[in-house]
Amino acid sequence: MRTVEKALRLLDYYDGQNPEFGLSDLARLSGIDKATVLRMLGDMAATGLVDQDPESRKWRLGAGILRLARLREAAFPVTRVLTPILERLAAETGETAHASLISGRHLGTVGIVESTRSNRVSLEPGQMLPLHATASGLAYGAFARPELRAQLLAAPLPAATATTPTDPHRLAELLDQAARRGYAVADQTYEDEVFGIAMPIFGPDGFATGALAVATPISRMTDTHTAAILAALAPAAREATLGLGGRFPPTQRPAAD
Amino acid sequence: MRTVEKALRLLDYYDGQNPEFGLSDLARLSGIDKATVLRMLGDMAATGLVDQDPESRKWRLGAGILRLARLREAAFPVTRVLTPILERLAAETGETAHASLISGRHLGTVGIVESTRSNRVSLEPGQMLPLHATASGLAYGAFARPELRAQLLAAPLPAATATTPTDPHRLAELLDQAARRGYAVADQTYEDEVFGIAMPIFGPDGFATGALAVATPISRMTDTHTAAILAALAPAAREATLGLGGRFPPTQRPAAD
DNA sequence: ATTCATCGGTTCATTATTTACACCGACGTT
DNA sequence: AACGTCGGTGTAAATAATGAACCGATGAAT
Repeated sequence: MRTVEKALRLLDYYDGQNPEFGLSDLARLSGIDKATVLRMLGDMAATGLVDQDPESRKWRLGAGILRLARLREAAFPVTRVLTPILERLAAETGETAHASLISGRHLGTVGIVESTRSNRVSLEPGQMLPLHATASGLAYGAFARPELRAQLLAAPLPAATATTPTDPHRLAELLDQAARRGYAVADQTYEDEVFGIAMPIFGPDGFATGALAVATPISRMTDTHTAAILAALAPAAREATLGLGGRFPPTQRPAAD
Repeated sequence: MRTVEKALRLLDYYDGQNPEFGLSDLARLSGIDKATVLRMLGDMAATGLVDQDPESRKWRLGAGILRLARLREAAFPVTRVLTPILERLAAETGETAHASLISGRHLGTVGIVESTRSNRVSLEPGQMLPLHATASGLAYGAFARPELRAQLLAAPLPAATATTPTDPHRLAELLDQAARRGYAVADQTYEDEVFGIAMPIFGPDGFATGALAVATPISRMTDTHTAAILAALAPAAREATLGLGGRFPPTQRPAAD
């Protein structure tokens, strides 16, 4: 496989729970030889993408990322646009709202605003969301470039919970349903007790680039609550698309207001 | 040379002025074959580090960076700590203040607060600062891990302006001076008309991890102004070090307050 | 105390991946 | 119509990645 991609995939293991890894940890997780991992980490450290704690010798995300993030935000102010939208969405629904953008083969969470209720869904910052097992992923997949659908259905569909769709036919149904409705739901397909509702965020080409989602504890789900969430989600997703310079595909063009 | 590093160095060409590149641009800049660059970009796109505008086919920084930046900030809140310090420093000095952290072989700018005066130094967000030609670089180099000094003196020292130190002996003098004084100055060594004053930000190991700097138009430089800037810079740099969990080396321990 | 496992890291022969060159069609200028 | 440039592809040659064995250090278990 391509070395550069393998090296960068090492970064996928980092999340809010695991901000640093030892050399052997990463070798074990990735299945790559230690010597190779070490060289990859060395290369990434040389460009500031990771750095090594001189004491514990563990490898962390590096300062170079901040520089890149600043540039990305300057050229394309995603966070600045999404944050207020998420805050409003969380306030209106009383539930945790989050936004994610496509990042390789997964959706990368780029913004989270948690519900203020004590019983709420809590999400890891920076989590990678699988496309087949989350409402965000389905909403994205249903409106992504057509090639993606085939790739998605052909790829392995690991089960995260008992209700994760692992059968390609089932997944195809869910994608079709999301495409028809304009939104996707996920009933505990990724985390037990969590129900997700998501709508796509469209890019300038009229295909999805990410998703905006509301996650609620399963205990609170009722039809009226779902309806309320959708009522708040639709304008928020629309605003997110417009705020990021996206355009709606003809089939999904919302009513002008 | 190592492929991973070469691939990641492509990202160094991005800055505030150049938020996107065509395939051939990057091949030309890097001196790498187009085919190779394309594969590298493909690998980086697969992990979300870059993405390609589907229309113009140009390559931009990707959404995956935001995820990583969030994680980095969560584990190690650099920006949150530095921003208020920079704001205060800019207000007190009336000049542009910026902070940078080591990122591979350069300092990566991670925060800038510009002076409010109309005649001010204006900096590119995300700029990469060479160690030998900037006050920040000298301040960093004078207090970095000892190995760095030899590397720095051995590396090529490209001239950015007429007064850039290009002679290793001269650079060694400047580093010694900075080490003695605890701060570094740069009189138009990187940009004409710009005078920089910088102090190191120390990491947990007592070596520099970055620098805090004030940049002023040469026309405004006087001894009293320099003294005023230093008076504001010293506590700011101290605060930055402490705020990032750093520790001072014995020789640089500031007086307790 | 001694063993044992695991850690981070290095070395080196083998091999598989990267590389560069030529080439492609498409687009814009001259 | 000729030319230059663009993004991208195929291929043979060669370079760079690879992984097993090994090292010293550290820490836990016996």
